[in-house]
Amino acid sequence: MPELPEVETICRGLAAAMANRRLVRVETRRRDLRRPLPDKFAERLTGRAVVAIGRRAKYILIRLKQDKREDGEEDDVLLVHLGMSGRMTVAASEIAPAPHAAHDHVVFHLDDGAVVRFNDARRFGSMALACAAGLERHPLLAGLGPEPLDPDFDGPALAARLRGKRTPIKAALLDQRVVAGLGNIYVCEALFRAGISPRRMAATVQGERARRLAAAIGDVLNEAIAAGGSTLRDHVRPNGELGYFQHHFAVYGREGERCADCRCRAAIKRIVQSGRSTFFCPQRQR
DNA sequence: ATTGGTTCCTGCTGGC
DNA sequence: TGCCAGCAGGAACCAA
Repeated sequence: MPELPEVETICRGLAAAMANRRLVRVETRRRDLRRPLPDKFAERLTGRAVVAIGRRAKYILIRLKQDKREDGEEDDVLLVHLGMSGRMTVAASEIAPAPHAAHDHVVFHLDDGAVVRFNDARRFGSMALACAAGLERHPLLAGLGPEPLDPDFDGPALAARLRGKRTPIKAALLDQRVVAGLGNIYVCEALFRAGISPRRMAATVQGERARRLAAAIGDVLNEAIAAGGSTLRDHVRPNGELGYFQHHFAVYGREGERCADCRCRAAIKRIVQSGRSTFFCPQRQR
């Protein structure tokens, strides 16, 4: 479900609830997520304080206060990936806590009584524990491409990542090793804004085209974050509010509608690329 | 080494 | 109204 803007929105909501709070209890109601939860998962988290919430690509990074254990290891970052249907929700302290819903797989109880739930119907999500030192070298993060909202992500940086790629630009942008954090929706939207056909060979997106595409990616992501992400079916912010960027899609899910470009008005087309729907305007995108 | 296809899982929708 | 095929925001894994 969630792409970079949804994950970023969720991180901000979690930060408000979890930063500087302690985990007093961790329930693992189902361990068989995409990958099984690590051994002694709850034990390793219980009693520890949350220092900060961050994000890398589509991973939520929950930083925990240093806690040296007997064997010398310091597991101090909890990595959460939401897969397709994962949610993180926060319920403030209540006299009678709400009963757990179906698919609440991991439940964190904070020292102020708040309850943070990881809910994931499809169980494509996962959690892992990592050391803060050398976090970027963790196997789950090591191969990731640049963050598209970093100031140094620009046309030349994108062009360099695409050089020599003999795959359609759509597929290249979905590859987290090329750019981190994009998914099916925002790739479609960014390509539309940049006027680039999803079928164009990635290696030919250089120079001015790469500059336009890098700018389009940054713009669409920033606008989506400002709107709280896109709610199609699953995405909910930790506080229960919905995102509303879906109302601003130019092409995603709009097969057959007229192109938003007033000079164009061609019909939006849907094709399948590497097994996934691509929406685009065949007139405007070349 | 790349690249494309398949698979994991559940829930919802649209067509019959 | 009811049933079921097909599809969904991801990415690891496999084979060529």
